[in-house]
Amino acid sequence: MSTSKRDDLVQKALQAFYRGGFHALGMDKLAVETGVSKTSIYNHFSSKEDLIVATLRLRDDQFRSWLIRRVEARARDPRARLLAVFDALGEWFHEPGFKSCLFIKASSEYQERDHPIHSAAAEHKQLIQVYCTGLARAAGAYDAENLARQLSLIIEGAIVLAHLHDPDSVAKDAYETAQVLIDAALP
Amino acid sequence: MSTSKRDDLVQKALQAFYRGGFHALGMDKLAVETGVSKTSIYNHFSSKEDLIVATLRLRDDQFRSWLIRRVEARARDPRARLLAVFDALGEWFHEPGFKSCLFIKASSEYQERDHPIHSAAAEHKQLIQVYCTGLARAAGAYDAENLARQLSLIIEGAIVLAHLHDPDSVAKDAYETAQVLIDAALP
DNA sequence: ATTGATATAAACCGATCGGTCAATGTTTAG
DNA sequence: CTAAACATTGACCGATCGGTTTATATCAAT
Repeated sequence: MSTSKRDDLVQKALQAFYRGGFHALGMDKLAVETGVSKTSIYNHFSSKEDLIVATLRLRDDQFRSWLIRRVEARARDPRARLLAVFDALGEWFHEPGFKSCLFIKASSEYQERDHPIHSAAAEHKQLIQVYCTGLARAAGAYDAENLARQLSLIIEGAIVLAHLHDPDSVAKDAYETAQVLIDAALP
Repeated sequence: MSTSKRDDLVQKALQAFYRGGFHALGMDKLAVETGVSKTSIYNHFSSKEDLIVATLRLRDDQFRSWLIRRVEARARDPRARLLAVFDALGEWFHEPGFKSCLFIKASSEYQERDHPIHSAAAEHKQLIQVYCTGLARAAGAYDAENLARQLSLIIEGAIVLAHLHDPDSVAKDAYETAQVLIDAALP
C-alpha cells in the first residue's frame, strides 16, 4: 500500500512532536525518530507546517474516536455518559508519557488565529464541544450547548493542570466539578 | 539605578517572549526587540533559560498583583470577590494582544516536570489557586480548598478556550459556570 | 585625571535550522 | 526482463541557533 507509508510517517511524527515539541524538534531529528529520510518526508509534505497540520488531523481523529469508544464502553445511561467523559480523561492522564494535549501545545507555539496550525487546534476543540453537546442533549439538559461549553472549560482546565500538578487529583476534581454542573443542568 | 536596567530588560523580554514564543524567538532578535545588546544580556543572565525563568517570576508577580487589585476594586463582599475573579479574566481576554497565558505556553514548550521553566509555571498556577482558596475561605465555603480547585479548572480552561474561540463568549461562560459552582459550595 | 565597572557593536564559534539536490538503491507493474 | 516510480543516503544551501570574544565607549567615584 502506498498511502500506508505516508500514514506511518504521520503517526510516528505525531508521537515525536508530542514528546519533543514543534519548534524544538528539527526535521533532521524527526527523520531519525520516524525512520523516514528527510527527502522522503519532503516528498510527501511540502513543509514542516504541512506535516504538523497532518499530524493534528490524525490526532483529532484518533483522540475523538478513542474518547467516544471509552465513553460508550463505560456507560449506557446518557447522564452517566457525560460523567464518563471525565473518567476517560482520568485514564488518559494516567497513561505513561502523558504530557498535556497536542492541540494546546500547538496553539501555544503557533498563536496567530489565522495560522493553519492554530486553526486546526481550534477545530479540534470545537469538535470535542460538539460531542459533549450531543451527550448533553441526549441526557435532556435544559440547555445542551450551554452545558457542553461549561464542561469544555473543565476539560481544558483539567488537561492544563494535570500537566502541571498531580494528574490523579486533578482528574478527581474535574469529575466532581462536572458532577455539580451536570446536576444543575439536568431536570 | 543599576538593578533597574536589568528589570527593564526582563520586562521587555517578557513582552517579546509573550508575543513571539520561547523557542521561536532567538537571542539575536531578542536583543533587537529589547534594545539591549546580546553581550549585556549575557552579562546579566548565564543562559536563555535563566532569562526565561526571570521573566516568568516577573510575570507571576505582575499578574497576581493585577488580579488582586482588580478583584478588590470590583467587589467588597467575599462571595462577590470570587465572582470578580472571572470579571477580571474577561478584562484580560479583552486586552489587545491577548494570546493565552505565558505560563501555559511555557509549560507547553518545556514539558518535563523537573525543568526549571516548567516548575516556575506550576508554582504560578499553584499561587493563583492559593489566592482563590483565601477568597473561598473568606466567603465561608464548606470546603475552601475544594472550591478553589474547581475554580482553577474554570480559570485555566477559560484561558485556553479564549485563545482558540471567542474571548467574550468564553469569559461569559466561565463567569456563569463559576456562579453555579460557588452557589453549590457556599451555605 | 584615572581607575574600575558597565555598556556597546560586531565579528566569530560550532551546531542546527528548514529545505534542496544528485546519485544510488529498491519495488512494482507491464 | 525492463522501465518507470518511489525511497534512500548524504552532501549541500544560506540562515539562524545559543553563546563567546575582542575591542571600544560611557560613566561614576576616587
